[in-house]
Order: sequence, then C-alpha cells, then structure tokens
Amino acid sequence: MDKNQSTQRAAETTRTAVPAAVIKRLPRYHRFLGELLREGRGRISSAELSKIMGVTASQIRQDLNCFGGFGQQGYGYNIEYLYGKISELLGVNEAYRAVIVGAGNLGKALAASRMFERRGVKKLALFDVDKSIIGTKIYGLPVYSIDDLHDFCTENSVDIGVLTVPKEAANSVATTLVLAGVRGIWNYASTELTLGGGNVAIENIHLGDSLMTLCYEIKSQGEMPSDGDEE
Amino acid sequence: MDKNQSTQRAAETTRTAVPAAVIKRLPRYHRFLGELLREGRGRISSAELSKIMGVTASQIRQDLNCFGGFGQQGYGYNIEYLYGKISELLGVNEAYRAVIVGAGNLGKALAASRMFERRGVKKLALFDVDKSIIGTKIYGLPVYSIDDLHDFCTENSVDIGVLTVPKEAANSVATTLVLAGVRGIWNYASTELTLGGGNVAIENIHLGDSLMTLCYEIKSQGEMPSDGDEE
DNA sequence: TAGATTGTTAATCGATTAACAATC
DNA sequence: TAGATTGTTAATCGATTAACAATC
Repeated sequence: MDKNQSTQRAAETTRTAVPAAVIKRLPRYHRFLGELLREGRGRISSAELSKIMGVTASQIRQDLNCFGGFGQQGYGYNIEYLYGKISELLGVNEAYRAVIVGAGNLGKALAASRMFERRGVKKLALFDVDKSIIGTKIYGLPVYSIDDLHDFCTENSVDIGVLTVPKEAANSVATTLVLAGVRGIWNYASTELTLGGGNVAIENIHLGDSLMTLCYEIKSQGEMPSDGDEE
Repeated sequence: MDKNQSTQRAAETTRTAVPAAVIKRLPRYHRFLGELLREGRGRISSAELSKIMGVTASQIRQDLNCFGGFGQQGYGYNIEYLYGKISELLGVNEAYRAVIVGAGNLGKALAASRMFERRGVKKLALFDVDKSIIGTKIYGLPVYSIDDLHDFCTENSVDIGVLTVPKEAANSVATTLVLAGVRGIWNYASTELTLGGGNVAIENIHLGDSLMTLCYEIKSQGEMPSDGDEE
C-alpha cells in the first residue's frame, strides 16, 4: 500500500498530455471497476481485467500509466483505489450543476433519469417555450420559460446545459448558455453546434448516427462468408 | 458522368475491407450532405466540404475512395449521387423492422421520435412488463407483454430490437431477441451485453459514459493555460 | 527467496496527411 | 487547351501490442 518515495516521479511529471484514445476509454474502465467493486472484489490484475473487458492487458497497463502508477508489481491493482482515481480524473462528483433545455419527450426522460445524480451532477431545472407547461414541475424539477434561461444560469452558477431542443433552435440556445457562463453542453439536438471560439466543452449525442451504424452492421452481416468469429 | 471502362477496377476489387474508422465517419458525411442537398447545392469539392466539416480534404477523398470512385476529376462530387451512395452503403432505407423493449420514459421518447422512419426503419410495437400499460397504445404503437416478444418477432420478421429495459433485464431480453431471429440490437441499457457467438450487430448507447466524458472535458478546461485555440 | 505482475521501452500496426500524376 | 480536382501512392503520425527488466 505505501510506496517508497523513489518511485513517485511519474505521477508528477506525466501531466503532459493524455492521448484522446485513452480518455475515451476511461468511462468504460469506470463502469467495469464499479461493477467489480459492487461484487466485493478487492484487487485485480491487468490480465484478469483484460479478459473481462475484452481488451489486451498491455493496453490496460499502458492506459492506466498515463496518469501515474496506480498498480503494484506482483500484486495488481486495488479496485477501490483505482475506481476512486478514475472517478477523480473524470471529474465525477465535482458537483456540477445542470439545466435541461427542451422539455419534450427526451427532456422529460432525462429529467427522470438518475444518471446525473449518480455522477454527482445536480439537475436544477427544465426550460421550454411551451406556455402550458411553464410553471409546472416535471419529476420534481421546475419548468421555466426559455426567456429566463440566461439569468437563471448566471444566478445559479450553472455548469452544464443539456440541449434537447429541435435542431433549428440549438445554436441560439447554445449561444445563450455560453454567454451565461455554462462550461459544457450535452447536445442531443441532431445538429452540430457552431460556437465560435468560446472555451466550452461539447459532447454530442447523435442517436441518428448510431441507428445508421446499426443498419450498416446488419446489412454487412450478410455479405460476410459467415466466419463464426468468436472470442 | 459516364466513365470509360478502363477506370472501373476499383469499385469491383475494393470489396476487401473498409476500415472501421471510415465507417464510423459515414453517418456524419451523410448528415452534412443531406444538409447541403436541402440547401439545393448540386456539387461540392473535397476542399469545400473539408472546410464545412472541419476535416482534411485528403481524408474525405481517402474515405470516399474506399467504396469506389464517386467523384470526378476537375469537377468534384455530385451531392445527390454521393448522398444516395452513402445512404445505400449504410443500409438506410432497407425497410428494417424494429420493436422497442421497455416502455419507460426513454422507450416512450423513442416511440415518439421520427428518427426511425427518416432512416427507413419501421417501428412495429413496444413491449413491457407493466400490466397497466399492456394493451394500450403509445404514440400510435401497441404495447404488448414482454411474454409475447419472442413470438411477435418471429411472426413479424423483426430485424432490430431497441433495448430500453433496466440493466438487470438486458441480457435476458437480448437473448430472447436473438433467439427470435433479430439481427441487430440497439442497446440503451447501461450495461454490456454478453451474447456468446451469435451473428448479431450491437450498437451501445452509453449515455452515462458520455456525461462522464463531458465532466472530464469541463474539468480539464481549467487545467490548460488558456490557449485561445480556434479554427 | 521465488513468483507474480507492473511500468516502460521497443516493435508493429493502422490511420491520417501530404503530394502529385491521372484525368475530367 | 488550361485549370481544377480527384484517385492513389508515399510519408508521417499516433495508437496498439509485445517483450522484459524493475520491483513488490
């Protein structure tokens, strides 16, 4: 558990640049480690984890080392410690504050979801243009007029805006959010935001793209001479 | 428009293997080309498209060539033709038939969405365990008992199963779908399916992973010495 | 100590970009 | 024909895998 001082360099110096490919994999590690943790497992080797996750042990060790030495030779990785470290790296439990813009079917589904709270993100309110729902509550969240979006965000230090508006409205709402100091946009509008400059993180959810990829894969199945590829 | 015979090899021989990286980009091309088409544009060069999409012209030409010569030297690409070709490649408009399993908030939101029909995928029904909604209709779709899932799928040649069930139920429902001949699963349950062998396409939507990535990006913003990186 | 397993370097592989000849 | 722009090869870059010495 306690490491001697001479091996401590890595953690300090490796603040250079974590490859994008590694970052994209972190949430998946987080998911599997969380599962192992709930199963009560205490430690795991890169070899065993590689089997569970279907990736190479080499990749796991390489990935985890981008952030410093989380493991211990001859022992493996302490799951709880590793899980905590990855949570920290990802910014989970930073207590970010979010609003959902667009109270349609998808907005409502997200309002009902506990996905946010599980990652330490707090939902504050919904916003919409529909006067018939403004002033009501949806799954415990107040619904406000989109006209109040800017002021609400500045007054409540909102960090994250979830966009579930029609694509025609997406860019205008996004601009409002950014001007109100929001730092990240989770974009479900099926269009790409054109936010010039600003230091804002954008995560796009293009469900339509995913559906098309699925269609492609289905279509491609037939073309292959059936290889029986497993494991 | 008409090509002389001597240049026709590529389209025939390149059935080898399209890199996965290219396939992942196809839906995005499709989206942008569809937009250009609606704007009434007739043709476009890789150079102009590269500016709009924010990728290199080289990559565009390289990507499109995996499937054969869609362009014309000195002219560029015919947007309508290219859009059609990519649609075809992706399997859009193959008239696939889908069911949605899980009629919770997300299932309902998907039932209401026109995303399916826009890509030629037909929604046939919803399935759930909740007796209070079985027999009703949601956005015009009948809701059936999950006990009838297998038989419905075989009798109606269902191609796609959309999974919006709690993660505990995901693997069992997925198995039922596969045994009933479904060829693709669109998985919204936040777990990974463990379907041994079977020739089934799986597209996972891990919304939680995306939210975590967004948190990471927000957190990382601060750490950078503000570079003003644009264009 | 001996065995196990990481951290890390070197080798391989694949994907992106640059360059230019082919050709519309 | 001259200009434009693709198709395609070669060069670069980054990511993955293999190997093994360091070390718990």
